[in-house]
Amino acid sequence: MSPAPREAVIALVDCASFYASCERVFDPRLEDRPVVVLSNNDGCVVAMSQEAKVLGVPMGIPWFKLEPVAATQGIVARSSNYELYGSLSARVMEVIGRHAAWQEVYSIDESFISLRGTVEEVIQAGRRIREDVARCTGIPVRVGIAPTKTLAKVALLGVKRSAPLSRVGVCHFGAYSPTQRDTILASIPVTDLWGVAGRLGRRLANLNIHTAADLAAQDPGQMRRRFSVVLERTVRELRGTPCIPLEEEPRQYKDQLIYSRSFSEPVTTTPAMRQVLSIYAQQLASRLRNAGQEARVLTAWASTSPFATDQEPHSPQISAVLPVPTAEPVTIARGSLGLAELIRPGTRYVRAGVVLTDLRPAGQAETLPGLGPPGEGRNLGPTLDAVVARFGVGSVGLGYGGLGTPPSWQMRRAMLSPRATTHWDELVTVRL
DNA sequence: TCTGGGGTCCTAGGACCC
DNA sequence: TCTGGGGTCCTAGGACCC
Repeated sequence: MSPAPREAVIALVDCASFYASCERVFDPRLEDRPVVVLSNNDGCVVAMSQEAKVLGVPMGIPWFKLEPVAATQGIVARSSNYELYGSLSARVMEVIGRHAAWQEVYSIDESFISLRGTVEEVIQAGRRIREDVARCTGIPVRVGIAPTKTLAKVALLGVKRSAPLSRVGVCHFGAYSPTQRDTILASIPVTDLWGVAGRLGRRLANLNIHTAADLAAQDPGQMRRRFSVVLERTVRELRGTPCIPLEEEPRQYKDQLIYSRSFSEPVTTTPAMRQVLSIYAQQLASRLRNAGQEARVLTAWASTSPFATDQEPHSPQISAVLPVPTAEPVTIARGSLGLAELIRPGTRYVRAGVVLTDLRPAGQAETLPGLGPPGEGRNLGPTLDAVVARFGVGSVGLGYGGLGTPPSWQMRRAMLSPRATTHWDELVTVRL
């Protein structure tokens, strides 16, 4: 008998109920309890623990609807604490990376790695990763393994949906016979696949393609002609041919940068909108500078609530090409402020955003003397950032953003946990 | 009263070039 | 009446991801 092949495979490691798990790391009282994590402004549920899923809490339900029943069901809510989640994510990813030669950090709670070995060896490697991450960070992870990214996602679905697999926490697609694999694919709705959502799902249903097995049976070229190259790749990946490479190097530069927020209470006046835009623009300029990039095109928008029935929807938007590519906060704020003149005073706006596109690495082009933006060369951005770092957000601001008291529309986060891993004064106290 | 935020990729179509 | 062909670049919008 020939030895079992030691094939290269892709493993997808994902954190179980990541935000809820983060909340538990520093608050063991939340163990075994239904935990939900809310969006900004404590708006709606964006993540929940297994216990909350079992209770049937719908994803996306507004907190004001869930709150009345939460107490009676023992549901604990937390405001989202992205600083904590980001910090724990970095630790989790670092530990996962110790176990593989190649790693792609795909999102805040998912990472692709490549492994090599027999089916048994790779499953053992998956188990070691789980134990290691749990021991080092307190975060539970699961591992789906297959020859392609799309099938690794499918294997992960197995861990999530099958009770025996979820106890092990690791699923290797290659551990199944061809007949068993077909059965698995036939049990998965197409819209559960990576890259297939509602719109595509409806169009596929019209062609009588309902399950992953149905899709895998299609001719790849025809799927490309009728839909797109994206769906063609999905078909090929379902058949075991890798089409989506592991991206080892994190991308150095982004294509666009967005700062958008809902308000805790509606903004109805031009002066208030000017203040919003000044503050958002300053935040965005700071991010852009930290990324080492400059922007040439700016877009600002505001919008009314899609749920409001008593007023006309209104979503004004402006776009501007900046005189020269810049990360200079005064220029970006000035470019955004034009939007404030487009709002209808009295109309209730619930959110706004500023978007920078056509980004490029900073310092690529020399500007002729006198042609640069007004603040250029005066180090305004770094100075503002330094003051904010030392005295906190809101301690200093540009023009309309420079206010002593926080504006009434500012984000609400009533159930915020401590930022235990990034702020000395928010360290967790342990009593023995 | 109260419903998130930040990204990427692909395609079609228009502008423009020779 | 009849008005080329082939190519690139750019942008807006759709669709998807977590």
